[in-house]
Amino acid sequence: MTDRTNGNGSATTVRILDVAERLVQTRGYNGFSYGDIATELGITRAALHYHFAGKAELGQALVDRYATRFAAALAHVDATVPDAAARLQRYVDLYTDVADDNRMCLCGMLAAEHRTLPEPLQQAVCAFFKSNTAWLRRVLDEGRADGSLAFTGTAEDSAAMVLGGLEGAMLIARLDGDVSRFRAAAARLLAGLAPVPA
Amino acid sequence: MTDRTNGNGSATTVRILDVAERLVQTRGYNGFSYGDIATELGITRAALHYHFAGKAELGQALVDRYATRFAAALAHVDATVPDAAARLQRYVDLYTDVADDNRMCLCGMLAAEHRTLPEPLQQAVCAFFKSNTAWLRRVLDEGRADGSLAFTGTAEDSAAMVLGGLEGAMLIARLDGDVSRFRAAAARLLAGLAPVPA
DNA sequence: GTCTATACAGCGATAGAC
DNA sequence: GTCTATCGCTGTATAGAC
Repeated sequence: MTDRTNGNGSATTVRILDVAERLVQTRGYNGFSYGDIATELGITRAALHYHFAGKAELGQALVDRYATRFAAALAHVDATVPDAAARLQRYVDLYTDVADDNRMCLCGMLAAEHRTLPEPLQQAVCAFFKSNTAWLRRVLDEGRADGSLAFTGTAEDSAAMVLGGLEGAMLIARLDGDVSRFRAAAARLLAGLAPVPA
Repeated sequence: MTDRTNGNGSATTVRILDVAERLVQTRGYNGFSYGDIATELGITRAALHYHFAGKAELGQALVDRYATRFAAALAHVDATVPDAAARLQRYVDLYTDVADDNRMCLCGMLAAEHRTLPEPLQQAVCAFFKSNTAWLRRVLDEGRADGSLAFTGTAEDSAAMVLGGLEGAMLIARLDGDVSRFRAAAARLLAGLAPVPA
């Protein structure tokens, strides 16, 4: 609970993560400072350094928590939704929740700033997308096998299309806070994978 | 030629724009400084302020030039390519050129950082995407009319899907410099709009 | 058109008191 | 666990010489 450079533990640590997460998702890693978090929480910058040694460690903790949550959500979908097409829809729903908040996907935002990030963060972002693509590929393959989805080419390629399509739709929908824009684009993306040609 | 706060004119001004453009596309607006440009060009930060009053004005000039070039490229496609499906392919080719450089679309990068940008820049980025969506919608409608493209729903929604799909695929392809990933995702995107169901 | 010099704010980070 | 105080660095920007 009192360990430094650790994302778990005290209520303050969690509040820091929550604020920082929102700041990264709305302004980007290079678009916020320790000062922003400190002001919002009514503490000092120095206090932040007690919970997270530096901005790099804070960023790492953010991605770790985000990836863990995402993986848990996907595991839950796997365990409760039998149909592949329905699982894919649930995946889109996860992104829709983020878009509804007018946020960008945490890792999507970090992907844009990739070149400027500390190296461990770069790898964590990469790993997030690799894991997402792997999950999508599996669901797409299963859907094609059971007939609930239809597409040509490799599942890998279609997985990249879905992932990219969702991230990009999010990126642009945020511009005028038009979430319906995201929903429409996501729906068109899924329509292209429907077994009876759209 | 000698006007301050102006993106046109001297060779130095153009070189500044070129370097700044690449920096924004790879590192983001908040990920580079006047110092980065000055170092690369072998001049001082102070000299930069002669050509562009501030970073905001430089950013504005970047988006203006980018949008103008893009509009010219689309106008050229309109004037030389009769088939709607072929025009759409040309549009994708424009994005592929950027992805090949392992860059992000200038306005896609700025879209991620949208909330942190000076207000005039925010509007310029919005305008870029509105104009892109309008062009795409027109081509999609024409393609559906002449039978070279096929899709359900509004052309507006499919335009948002294409635009978002390309921006997102770019975003993710940059992570491991895997351009083939972008090409594959873009191809799948177009496949979903082919008149004979993929 | 580019320079030196400088101002001034903000950043991430550290030391040490409480 | 949070504070004050301070460091060193970098950022944008300006004034004025050349």
